Amino acid sequence: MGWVNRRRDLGNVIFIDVRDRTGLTQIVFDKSDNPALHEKASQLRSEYVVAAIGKVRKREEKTINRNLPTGEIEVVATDLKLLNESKVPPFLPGDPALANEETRLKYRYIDLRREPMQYNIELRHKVALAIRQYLAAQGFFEIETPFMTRSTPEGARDYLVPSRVYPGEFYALPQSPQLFKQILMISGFDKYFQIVRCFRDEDLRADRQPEFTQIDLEMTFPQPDRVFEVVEGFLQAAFKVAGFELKAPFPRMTYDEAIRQYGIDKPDLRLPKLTDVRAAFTAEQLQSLQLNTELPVVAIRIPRIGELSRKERDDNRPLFGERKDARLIDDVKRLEKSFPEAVAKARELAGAQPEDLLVLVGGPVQVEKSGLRPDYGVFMAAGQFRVELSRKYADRHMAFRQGGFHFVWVTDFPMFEWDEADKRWNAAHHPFTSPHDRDMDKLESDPGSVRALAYDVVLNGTELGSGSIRIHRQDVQKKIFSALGMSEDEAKARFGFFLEALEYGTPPHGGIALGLDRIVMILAGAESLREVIPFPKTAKAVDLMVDAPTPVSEAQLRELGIKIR
RNA sequence: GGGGACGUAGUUCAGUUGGUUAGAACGCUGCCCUGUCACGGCAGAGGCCGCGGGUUCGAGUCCCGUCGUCCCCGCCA
Repeated sequence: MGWVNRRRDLGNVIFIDVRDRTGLTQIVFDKSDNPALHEKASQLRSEYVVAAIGKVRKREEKTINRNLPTGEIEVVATDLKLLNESKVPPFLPGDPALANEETRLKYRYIDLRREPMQYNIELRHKVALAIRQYLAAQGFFEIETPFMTRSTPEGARDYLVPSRVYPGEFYALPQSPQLFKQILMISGFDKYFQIVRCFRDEDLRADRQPEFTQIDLEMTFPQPDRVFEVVEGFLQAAFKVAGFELKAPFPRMTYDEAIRQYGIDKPDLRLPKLTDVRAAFTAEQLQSLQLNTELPVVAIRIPRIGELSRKERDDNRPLFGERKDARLIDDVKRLEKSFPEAVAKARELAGAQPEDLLVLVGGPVQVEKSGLRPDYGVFMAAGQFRVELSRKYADRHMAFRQGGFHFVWVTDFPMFEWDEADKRWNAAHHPFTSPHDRDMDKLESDPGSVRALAYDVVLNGTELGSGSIRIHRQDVQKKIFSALGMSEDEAKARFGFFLEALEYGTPPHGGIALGLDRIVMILAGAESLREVIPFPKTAKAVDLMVDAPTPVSEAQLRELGIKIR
C-alpha cells in the first residue's frame, strides 16, 4: 500500500512506483496477463493511494535497477484497490526540482512526502530517541513543566496567553523552563531532563524559530565537568544515529582565549587563529597608517589561498567599512612596499607560510555593546570577516573543506555585560548564574571582570547550547540582583516565588540546554531550521498552511476583556 | 525598526534598448507504444506577468506605493 509516485505506461505494460515511508517499489501490470486489471491501472495518477496485491518477483538481470534499493524485485499485480484519488498536486514529491518554499509550506503535507523531508523527520525522531535513552540510562527523569506560566520581562519577548478567568491578566509561554527546572532540583529530583518546546517572540532567522525545541537538563551537586560529561555522552549517542563517531572529551577554552584566538565567543576550530602583530610595527608606522597605537593589529592568516584580487579585496572591504569599529589596513602585498621589515615580522609572528594570505585589521575602535576591553571589538569584527572569507572560498580551497565536527566548550563567560543604552549592567547569561568564587569580592567594585560558571558548547562556529552552575544561596542571589541594579522589592516582585524557594534548603545545582533543531539541522546538512521542523513558521512568524495567526471574533475578545485598538 | 534579493503557466525558469501574437522544460489532458524506472513519440489545454497607481502612442520590461517569500543587521538574558 502507498502512494503512486510515478506511472510509466508503455501501452501493454504499465509500471507503477508505489511509495511509502520506506521507499519505492515497482508494481507491474501486464495486459496480456490480466486485461481488466491493466485497464484499472491505466486510470492511476500521481499521488493516488493504492493497495496492490500480487507476487514479489525477482527481476530479470537486464531489468534490474541498481539505483533503487528495491531494484532487484518487483510486484506482479493480481489485484489492485484504489483507496483514494488525489487532485493533481501543485508539485510532485518525486520531482527533483524543488518548489518555491512558499508553495512547499502551504502544501506542507505534500512537501513532507518528499524523500529528503522524510529522512530529516526520521533523523529528528532517532536523535531525540537516542538522547532520551541515554539520559534515562544515566538516571535522568523526563519531567514536564508548564507551558502556561508567568511572564518574566527579562530577556526575549514573551508570547502571552490571555486569561479568561482574570480579565486583563496573562500567562506567558516559557522562553525556557529555567526556573521550573531549578525548582525541581530544590524538590529533590536530582537529575532532570526534558525535550521541550520553548517560545520567544523575536524576529526569525534561518536558524531561529519562534517556537523551538530544547534538550533541557539540570542536576544537583555537579561541577561543570560533570555537566560536560553528560552532554558529551548524549551528543555521541545522537551523532552515532547519523553515522558519526565523536571523540570526547571535547576541547575547552575560556571565553578570553576564544576572543583572543578566534575573535568570537563561538569559535570555529576549523579556522586558523588570529594573531596580534602590533609588535611588528613601530609607533610611527602605525600612525602613518592612521591606527591607534594602543590597539592591536590583528593578523588574519588564511592558509594556502594566495593573494586576494583587487575585486575580492573590494568585495570584502565593506564588512569593515560599515562597522566603523575596525579598519582593514590592506592585504600584505601592498603594505610590503612601504614596510618590508614590518611585514616580514608580522608574517613571522602569525606563522604564515609563503602561500598564506595575511589580512591586517586595526583600530580605532568604537565599543558599542559591552564593558569588555575595547580591543575585543576589533577581534569580533575580524572573526566575522574571516568566516565570510572562508565561505566565499570554500569551493576553491581545500583549507576550508576539512570536514568533521569540531566541538569546543567555551567556559568562564563574563558574568555581566554593560548595556550602553540603559547605562547599566546586564546578566550575560541570566541572573541565576553563579559567579566564580574567586570573583565574589569584585561584584561591586569591578563587575566587568567577574567571571561566571557559565559555559557554551560550540560546534563548527555554531552555538549549540548554553548552561551554567546556578546560584543556590540566597545571599549570593541578592548580591547579583543588587549588582544588576535591582532593588530588593523589585527582585521580590519579579522572582519572589523563586527567592522564597531558595530559602528552603536549595542544593548546589547546574545544567544546560541545547537546541535540538540546530543539532538535527547540522546532522541533516540542512541550511535552515525549516528543513527539520515539520510545521515551521515563515520569516514573519506565519504558518502558511493553517494560516496563523488570524484575527478572532469579537465574542472571543469580549470574553477575554480585550479590546483591539 | 533598518538593509538587500526575489515575485512571469500547476511547478522550475527564460523573456534583449519599452514595440505589437509572452516562451521553454517538467507537470496536466488525449492518442500511440510489451521492460520502463526522471520511459519514449505525437497532438493539445493552460497566463490578472503578485496587487494598486503613474510615465508613455505603447509597460512583463521604467517610476512610486503595497503585499508576500527568502537572507542579513537590530533584537534573541
